[in-house]
Amino acid sequence: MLQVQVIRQNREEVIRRLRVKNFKNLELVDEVLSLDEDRKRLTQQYDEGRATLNRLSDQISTLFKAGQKALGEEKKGETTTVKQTLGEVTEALQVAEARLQESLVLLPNLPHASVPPGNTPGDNELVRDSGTLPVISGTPLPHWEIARIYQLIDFDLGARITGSGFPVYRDQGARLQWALIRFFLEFNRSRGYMEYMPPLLVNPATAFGTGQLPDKESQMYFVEGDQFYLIPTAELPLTNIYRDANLKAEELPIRMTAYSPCFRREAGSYGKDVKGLNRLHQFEKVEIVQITHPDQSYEALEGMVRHVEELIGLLGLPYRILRLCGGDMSFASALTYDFEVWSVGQQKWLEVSSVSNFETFQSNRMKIRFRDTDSRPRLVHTLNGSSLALPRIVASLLELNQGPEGIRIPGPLQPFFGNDRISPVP
RNA sequence: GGAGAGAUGGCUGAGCGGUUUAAAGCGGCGGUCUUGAAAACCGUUGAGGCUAAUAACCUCCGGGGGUUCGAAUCCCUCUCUCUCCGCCA
Repeated sequence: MLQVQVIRQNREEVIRRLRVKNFKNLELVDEVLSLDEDRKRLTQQYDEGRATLNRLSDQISTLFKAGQKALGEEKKGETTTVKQTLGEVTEALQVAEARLQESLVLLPNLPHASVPPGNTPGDNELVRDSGTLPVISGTPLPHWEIARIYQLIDFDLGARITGSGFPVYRDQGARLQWALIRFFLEFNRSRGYMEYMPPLLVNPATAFGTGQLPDKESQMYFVEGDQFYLIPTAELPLTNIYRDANLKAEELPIRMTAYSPCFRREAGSYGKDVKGLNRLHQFEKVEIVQITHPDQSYEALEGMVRHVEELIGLLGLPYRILRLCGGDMSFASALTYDFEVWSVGQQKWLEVSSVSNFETFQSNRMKIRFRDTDSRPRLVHTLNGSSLALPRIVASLLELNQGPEGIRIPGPLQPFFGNDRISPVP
């Protein structure tokens, strides 16, 4: 959520930036400013009414204590009109505040100055890649074939138990999941991230805090009876750990990591996009979150990009890093880097991580503040990234490392998997 | 699921219709003293709105609503915590 004060002071700049993000409803900016004027005007009227009423109450109190009952009763009469006006003003003020809020939450975050313009994935900017793409002798199989032959993942069984997009991992396939999860967590921990195991269902306030509500409501599974959302990412519970917090500057930065299953309805997806592990309704992911001083968030973002890059490098996967264009960025983000790994079996890039700086967009909603020396509390910056999402890593890994002797497991992962290869089923 | 008790400032905790503009203690910050520190003493110390303002005014005692001239205090409701019963990995 943008801060009204920022919009008021930088109206032109705000509109210019929203254009970069391909935001169409630009009239909303002036609407917000006008609604804020209403709010200020009504607030002033409300304050004056309250002040009058407070004075009268004091006078009545004094009169009754002095035993002047008749005069006291007379004063009471005077409050009637004040109260009536105050009641009307209060109602109007509440409406004005609600309207302002409703409009304000519809404005996406402003993109950072380095965000390239554009509207499609083709407009994303290549930051760097791992070099020449590997060539596999023979015809490399796609991961769903490998998963079938080695009996690692059963998509049909999952479809019968739940529905499409809910695969069942079996034996070496299941163990590979846990090996990757533990490997990712240990790597994150070694770089100062505190490990958490958070709730997988969250309430609306939490989903609002990180920006999924109201923007992404239809993408989340909802538990009707208890009004809970199944988390689409551990970002929600992790970042909300610090909701309403008043931090000290020396407590920053805060680094957190957690593994969680992620649940996404993915309404509107179809065709080869959802083949195999490419797009699932339930998948495993390890997330990293940082809460930083506003002056240090971009440094932190670059650090997170290097962190994820190193992790993918340890798995030996071909990758590239993209800076997302304005139109391809998420609602809440100010700057996002996407990581893609190469699928040699499908001959295409697969997104495995998205690393973003949200600046104060989330912290303004969650009221995460910190106090610098002798200043008033200020909003922190929040960042997060995948480190990493499993399915497409598994897809790339299986396809790249297939061979006659089985699937080779990258060295750094072997201690977690307990073997140097996935063996053929006897 | 049933019955009861509770939720107050960074923490502990008093207040249970009107000098509460929220006591007191702890913690934090500043000062006196000291070579320095500790102790002691003195002062200061929540958030938000409006604002040029660290001025005035207004709001906030878990959330929401109500009664009253006036609510932390009374009533309703929701959420959460604790105790007991039931159920249960």
